[in-house]
Amino acid sequence: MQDGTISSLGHPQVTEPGSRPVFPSDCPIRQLLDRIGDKWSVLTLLVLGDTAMRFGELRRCIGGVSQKVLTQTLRSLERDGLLTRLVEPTVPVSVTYSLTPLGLDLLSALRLMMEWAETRMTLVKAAQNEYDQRGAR
Amino acid sequence: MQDGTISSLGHPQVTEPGSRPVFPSDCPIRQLLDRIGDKWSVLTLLVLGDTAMRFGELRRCIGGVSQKVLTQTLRSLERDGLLTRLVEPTVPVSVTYSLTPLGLDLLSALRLMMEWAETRMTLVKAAQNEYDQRGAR
DNA sequence: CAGCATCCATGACGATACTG
DNA sequence: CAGTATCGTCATGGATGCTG
Repeated sequence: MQDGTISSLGHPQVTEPGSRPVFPSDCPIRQLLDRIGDKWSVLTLLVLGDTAMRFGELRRCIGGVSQKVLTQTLRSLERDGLLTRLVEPTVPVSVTYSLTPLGLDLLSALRLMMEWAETRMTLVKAAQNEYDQRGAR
Repeated sequence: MQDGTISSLGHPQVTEPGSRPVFPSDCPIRQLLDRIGDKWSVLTLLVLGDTAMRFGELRRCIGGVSQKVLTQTLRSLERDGLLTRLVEPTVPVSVTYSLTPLGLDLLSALRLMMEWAETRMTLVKAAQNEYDQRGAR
């Protein structure tokens, strides 16, 4: 059981001799995935990591998200302590969203994943094409 | 447009003066999230990152996944070139899954996220409790 | 053992209309 | 502008039974 293994991350796993790491449904990783593993959360964090933004602007930055779902996503992230919602009582009202330190912290952990996507998704696509061709013949 | 911003990652964004970064539905990050943003993909990569494993064993390591869905998940990841499926024609048949170099590479990018979950999910839970109490009163 | 086929429930998501 | 409310759809995933 050396560094680099999952075990070194300190999960509440079964580690009896001969057994395998187990990820119960209430382990931290699954909790995180359950929360930000939806369609828009990561994207929202990503956009707000660049700059604080108002609702309408935010929506225009994320292609295809409906107004209802964006509201839901923002509420969840606010509840998680990842972003703050600032209401300015102008007329009409203006609402600005920005990441908390915790949100920025998560985002920095996600950056590596995004860079991977930038540089490696072409390889994934190539693999998919090859796989599909194998199935066709 | 400085380092550390989203823009520095090189997205196919609109960058006209005064405009904001835009994440169209076909940008690499959204493609990646569409692929591994499901309920079990990341978890599967995680388990296989530790050690190659057979189907039944794999299933026991991921609490709550059904046989059908695990099969689907594995097929997708194989199609993406992230893992390999090795069939040994014994009786009964034995199938071993292991990560490809590309899969290991992605996993290393995801490790930071997992460590974040390990150390920060308690903070998220605390934020949720506080949020819920505010709504209750 | 490692699937495939089928049926079914759920909820995430989208479209639309309306409001302070 | 930034929502809330309502309805409908569809994909995801769970349960079960069968098979090489």
